[in-house]
Amino acid sequence: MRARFAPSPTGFLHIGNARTALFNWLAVRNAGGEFIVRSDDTDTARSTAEFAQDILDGLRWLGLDWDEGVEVGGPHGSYRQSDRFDRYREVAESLTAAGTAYPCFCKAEELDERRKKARDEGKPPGYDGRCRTIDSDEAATRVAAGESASLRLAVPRPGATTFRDVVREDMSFDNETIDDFVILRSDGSPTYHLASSVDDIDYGITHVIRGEDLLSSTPKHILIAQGMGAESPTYVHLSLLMGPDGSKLSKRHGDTSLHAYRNAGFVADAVVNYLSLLGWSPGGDDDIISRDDAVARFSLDDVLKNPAVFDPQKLEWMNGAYIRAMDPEGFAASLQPLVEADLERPLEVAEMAALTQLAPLVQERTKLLTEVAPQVRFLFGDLVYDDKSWNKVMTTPEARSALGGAAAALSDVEDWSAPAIEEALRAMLGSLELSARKGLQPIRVAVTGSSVSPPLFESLEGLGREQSLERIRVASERIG
RNA sequence: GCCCCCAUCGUCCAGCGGUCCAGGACUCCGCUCUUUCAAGGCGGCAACAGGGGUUCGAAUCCCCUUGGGGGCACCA
Repeated sequence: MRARFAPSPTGFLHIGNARTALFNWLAVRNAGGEFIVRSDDTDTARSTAEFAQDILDGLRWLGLDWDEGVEVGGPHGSYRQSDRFDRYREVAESLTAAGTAYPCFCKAEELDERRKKARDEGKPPGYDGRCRTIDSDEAATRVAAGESASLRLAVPRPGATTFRDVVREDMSFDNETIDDFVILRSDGSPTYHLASSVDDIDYGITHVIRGEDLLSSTPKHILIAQGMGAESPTYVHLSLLMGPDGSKLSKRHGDTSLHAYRNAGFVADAVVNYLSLLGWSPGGDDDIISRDDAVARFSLDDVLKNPAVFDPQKLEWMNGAYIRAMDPEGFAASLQPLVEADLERPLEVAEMAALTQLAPLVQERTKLLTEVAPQVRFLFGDLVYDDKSWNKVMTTPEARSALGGAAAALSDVEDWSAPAIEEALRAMLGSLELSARKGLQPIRVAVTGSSVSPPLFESLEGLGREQSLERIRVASERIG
């Protein structure tokens, strides 16, 4: 099996395209074949190096490694279509020589006009085929004279183009519904249809796994392959990803670029897992499935036909599950840069130790990596009180005595550790006859600034005795 | 307008003619655990789009309707 992911670098890697890449990768890895990444950059005007880089970065981040293609090379040259225009021209010319394609002298503006008119009249907007009837010798003469012409494929009529799609089964398109499409523009550049079809054949692609939006273009690709006397690959058209409103997932549903999710604090494994569940199911009751399991169980035969709505909430839940499953050291390590970015300074050794100590407790309550920094900020920066928390907790009659009791109790703790701190504070609660809630919440707000924080005793331990007492003192004064 | 695709809880999936008054997950709502918030445990709400067939028997097969989606460029 040889499958390919062939994005056009005319935009950032879209989450939907990432899923297409993933399904290609899963199918190939399951079959033990080769995964190829190609750059379909025939649209030189819209393609940029930045987009190309974003796409490759995204694939690498997801861990979708490729065996051949852009940046890794392989036996087929550059894997960038912009480097292969000569090859496409060669094919286009041979198709023309064989009478399978013909020159079209219509101007773009005329075409636009005619298309608009046809639409208004309720007719099919495709090319009407008028240059097809021009005598081939005459056409050749005009081309030789330098008249500007594109090349169109002469779609056989009457007739039908049929193929068997792995997920859609038998497909048949009446050739009358396929217009004579352009394969080579008048500037000599190839269109997507030509370049993609030629490459799939030249590279020995066995399975074209792509979005359903290309389903109705497939007959065109098959016709080109036929013109080349080659066998077409097997086609697998994946249903599209939908937004919450049921239309194709796009910018209007928010930022759908993969890197947006990465920046938002999602982890790659969770994204891979979640995406794999859109249009496929590993079977069984558990939605959390390891990458290896997914590879082992994946089959194109099990891919669903119906479109799937992308649900960010479930992705978030899954991300939390993956974060909780990380090993604590790895979690702490991935936190460091985020916390440092938040503080806008590097962490000192002692601070890193405090972070590492608290990390496992933060880990349990984190859905997105990016929400960690605010949770642990109290350990490092200047304390900022959350007004709502303060008003809710510090205005109770018990707050003052709880803080006073805590100051005394914590001063006497010999071994500054969470268990010893807990013991001392519980004794304080007992002697003051305060409930845990009434007695501990003021301490939490005093020390972390918020009524919501990581577990209190560990937080105190991480902060250190001196800082803790100082904050309790400041809070007591602030109560007045 | 024409061509094509799709149709099980709000969402993602299981179901591939009887074991389904339909199962799991997310969300939501209770309860529980608890120093807060989470996480966890327990429980709950919630679906076979409609109509015809086929069959002893249909969520499962066929047809129609309806609804949704995609495509119809010298973009990809």
